[in-house]
Amino acid sequence: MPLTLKDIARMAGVAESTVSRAINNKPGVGEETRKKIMEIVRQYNYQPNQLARGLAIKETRMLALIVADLSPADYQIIKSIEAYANEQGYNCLICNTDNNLQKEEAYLQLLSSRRVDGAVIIGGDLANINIINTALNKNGLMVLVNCLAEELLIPTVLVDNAQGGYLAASHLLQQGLKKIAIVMGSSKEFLESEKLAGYLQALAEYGLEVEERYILETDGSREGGYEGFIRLLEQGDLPEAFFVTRDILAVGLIDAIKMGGYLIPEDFSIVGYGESIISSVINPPLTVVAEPLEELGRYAAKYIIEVINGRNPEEMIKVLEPVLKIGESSVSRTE
Amino acid sequence: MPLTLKDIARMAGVAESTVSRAINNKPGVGEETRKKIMEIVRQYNYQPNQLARGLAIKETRMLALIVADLSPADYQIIKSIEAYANEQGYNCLICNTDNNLQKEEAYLQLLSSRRVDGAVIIGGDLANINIINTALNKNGLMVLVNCLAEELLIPTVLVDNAQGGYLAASHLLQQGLKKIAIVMGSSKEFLESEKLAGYLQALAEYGLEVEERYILETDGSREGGYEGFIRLLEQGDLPEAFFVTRDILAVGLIDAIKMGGYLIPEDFSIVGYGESIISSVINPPLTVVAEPLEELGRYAAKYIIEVINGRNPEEMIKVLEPVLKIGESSVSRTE
DNA sequence: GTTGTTTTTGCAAGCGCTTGCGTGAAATTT
DNA sequence: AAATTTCACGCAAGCGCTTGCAAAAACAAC
Repeated sequence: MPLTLKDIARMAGVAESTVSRAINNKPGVGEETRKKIMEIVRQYNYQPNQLARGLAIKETRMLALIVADLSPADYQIIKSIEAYANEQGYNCLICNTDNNLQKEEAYLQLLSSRRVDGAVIIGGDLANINIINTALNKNGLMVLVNCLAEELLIPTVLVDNAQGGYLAASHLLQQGLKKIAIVMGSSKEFLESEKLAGYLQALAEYGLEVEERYILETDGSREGGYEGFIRLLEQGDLPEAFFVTRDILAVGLIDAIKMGGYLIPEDFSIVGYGESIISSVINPPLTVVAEPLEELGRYAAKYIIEVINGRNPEEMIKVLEPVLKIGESSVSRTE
Repeated sequence: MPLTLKDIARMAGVAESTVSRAINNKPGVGEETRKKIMEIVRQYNYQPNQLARGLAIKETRMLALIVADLSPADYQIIKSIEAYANEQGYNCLICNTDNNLQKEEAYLQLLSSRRVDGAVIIGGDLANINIINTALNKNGLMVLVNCLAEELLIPTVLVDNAQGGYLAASHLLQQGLKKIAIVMGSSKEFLESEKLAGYLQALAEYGLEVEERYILETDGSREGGYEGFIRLLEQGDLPEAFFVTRDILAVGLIDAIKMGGYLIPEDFSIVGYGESIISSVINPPLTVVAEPLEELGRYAAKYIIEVINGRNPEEMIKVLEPVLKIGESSVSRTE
């Protein structure tokens, strides 16, 4: 049973209110008494009960981090959010929804039941948009990371994936490659469709026709990548380069390419997405579109805290630019 | 401003205490009234304020997950803890200490200041053992995962890394290989020294002398792995096989091996540690000692909740056995 | 109808903190 | 020296919930 304010007050021979004011650096406490109180606080390592405090001042300094599936990329973001939030005196509840709408709904109720000050929603398919909407009205503040709630005015921070797709495709096009395939997950996912859009735009700028058969939608898995290549192989119409929207897809794709006896980048140039450990470990190390994950997290944390502190959430949208990191999978064969 | 118990009470025309009892399924409420109350609760989607509740009953149903550096392996464990904890009605605060003792200490104070019910300490170098010790006395309950507090009676769940090292080495020895090197991180780290011990034991059982030069301590990085091989190469005394204690080390090692023009497993067999995505993506896919991370997390969550519920924490030590997963990096060349 | 027992319900204190208001003393003004 | 302002401090209510206790209601037994 830890010490309470009352205990400290008794020891210092003052009223609870005085101790409270002293601890929270509020005016109305004499220099003398303040020192005496703080001395006792230090001596006994008194820790105010945050529950009681939260109840009284209606603020918990807790954030909910709601994430769809806790992928390796997500945990980078989380790490960064946690770091920034911690600096600002916030703690983070981690909430993995498992892509399960019910869990998500349940977790959003933390906002009201635990009186969490705000929530950061990371990724996810946004079928949940209505959930979020109702939660928003009833429960409070949130910001979105790497997902988009079209009609809603919610602070959002995301990576310009269209730009990412554009960068990837342009890079390949600049090397004189013309037949560029895209290997992607489901185009129904927001992130994926954006990348596709960027890819298409780049092709358009180079005056190239869109070849439907070079747009390979897959299930996003390693096998998906593998089969994507096989599909092309069977059609007997191979491209010169690939833009792969996920590292894991790239693994499968490269498996298939090697299986076919082809070389990278001699036979196929490849640009991947996401500066993951995987991309760097693959042979050859991938040229990738790198997302500023750490920055993403920092902005998310910054935004939610600003909103909590009363900033108007409208028009808080931050779009971060990805950058191309050249690896060894896309060296032009003309060099 | 959400609804309060008082609001519900007024609406139902009963006292607050009755509503409270109804909601918490406590006896002493008539069937009639209970129904009426629950109906109103549902209708308005009333969420009890957990702060107030926690304050009153001295229980927050929150766990602190204290992790040294949020590595990919850790996040698997965290995911699993979170899932189990959530089932049991607990939420998890994520606390990344960045291997910083001060942050760790600060986070352990969450136990008292936020009245977190318990903490799970994941990994870390255990220089913190005294911190933990004092925190333990003052602040409360915790369990350790994948680290060991020698003298303390703290519930602990860990992987039998000695067994892991033993499995790895034995596997190689069984294939008739005799010159087996170990590439590891610092032997000062608990996890690493255990693996080494297992490796040594296996060698001993096969009646082999320990070759000091085959014990390669590195900084645990990719470069470390690379340089490990180079070191041997310069000595001009190459082993037949490698046991590598970390996936990232294996990446570097394999880089070096390939650079040297050698083949795996034809020239060198390799056994790695940890069934990570990296090990599976490497070429060739590694034979690894796989740790039951999901189980690790589940036990950790189970233990901490049991302790919270009053189980005697003494003698709660769970050692989980790793298993060998055969990949393509260790096929005997005699086959 | 009275008494006794059990169940349902309300009252009020308490969890540990914050904060508006009031009081008396010290400091400032005239 | 009196009147005024300032400041330090304590009192007590309140945040939203739980729970022991007592009152009221319901039921059973005689």
